[in-house]
Amino acid sequence: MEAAARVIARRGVRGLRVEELAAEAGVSTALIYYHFKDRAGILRRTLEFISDRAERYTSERETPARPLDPRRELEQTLLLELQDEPVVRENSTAWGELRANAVFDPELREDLAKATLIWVQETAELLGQVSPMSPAASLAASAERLTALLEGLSMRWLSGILPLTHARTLLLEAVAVELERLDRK
Amino acid sequence: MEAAARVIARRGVRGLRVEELAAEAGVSTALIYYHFKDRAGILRRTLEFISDRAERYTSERETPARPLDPRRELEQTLLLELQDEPVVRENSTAWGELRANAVFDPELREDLAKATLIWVQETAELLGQVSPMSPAASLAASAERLTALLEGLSMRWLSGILPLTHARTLLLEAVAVELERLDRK
DNA sequence: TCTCACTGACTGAAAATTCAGTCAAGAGAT
DNA sequence: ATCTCTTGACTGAATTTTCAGTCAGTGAGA
Repeated sequence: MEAAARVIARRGVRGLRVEELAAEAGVSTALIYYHFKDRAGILRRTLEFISDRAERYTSERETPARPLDPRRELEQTLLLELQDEPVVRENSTAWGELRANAVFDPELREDLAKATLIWVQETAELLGQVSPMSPAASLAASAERLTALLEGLSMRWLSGILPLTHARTLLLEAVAVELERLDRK
Repeated sequence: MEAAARVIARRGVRGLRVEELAAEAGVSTALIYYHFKDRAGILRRTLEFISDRAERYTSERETPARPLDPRRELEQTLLLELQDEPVVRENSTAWGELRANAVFDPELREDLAKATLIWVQETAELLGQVSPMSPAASLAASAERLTALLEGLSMRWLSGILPLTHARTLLLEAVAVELERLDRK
């Protein structure tokens, strides 16, 4: 699965060749078919693996030295996706691929929609901790904007047209902008 | 080129078959190779074509019945990308493919970067007309956020996880949020 | 001896790319 | 006007390449 994540990060979902995956994992192609039904099966399981891994490492923020203040926690959670660590890059790339492929492949949409919804809800919850007086609808809208923005920035970063530090700055400002609005209402 | 844009919008960059393109254009596959070096050449030229065309039709807004007020003009320009018209859908889809592929294909990045820069600058200019007192740097940052957000929303719309009307609402609110901030500074 | 994880060599189909021409139209020359 | 000659656009039919997927085994350990 790790090899698959690496290959997808390097070539994209549609660029994944079973032979290349086998080479990356240091095994024969036949063994891949021993463990997976077919190429689609490889993809399905890999994307599951990646989203599990993403959840896991998103939750790792749960264990900082002492409870962070909510604003910082929100910021950290969002910025987690904008880091130049191999695992993060892999995950972001894979997510971007998943989204891009869902445009043409309805089969992928369900997983994508579910994962996105969860992410938006988590973000809305964090926003609610920072700005407890805000109505749920406003929190949800802010969360949708922030997560969609993050996806846009992430894509620009990964395609090399936006430096990482700049992406992070823009995101933090967006958080500030949204919070100011929430607090003012 | 138009046929290629349509096929890409329908199948994606990786899904483009030379034979299908030929059929779409109503010519033989051999003719495609008469005009283009190879499949990669088709892709390169088509993506150039798409980004040129995008620039052109964004500028067409210059001719409304009477000059719109700047705020409306900004909103209309941004909302232009979020419409359920075949041409818009085609362009947004192809554009999304271009971005997604640039992650794996450095050859595509130059065009992408140039087109993105132009778009951000145009948006910054429109923002400047709405909020003339704001410093250029703030305008640029807001423009980057709004355009990146639009890309994120567009992707969600195209992959069917966000209804169009909701995407439009979120975008308009984002414009409001950014403008409030600019005016308050 | 049996099973499990594994492999090298292969197949078939789909897709890309090339080849060997045809055809229509324009440019001189007669 | 008609007759070559040339050229660019175009095609049908191969040929070549690329891949997913299969198969007949092998060796290690229970």
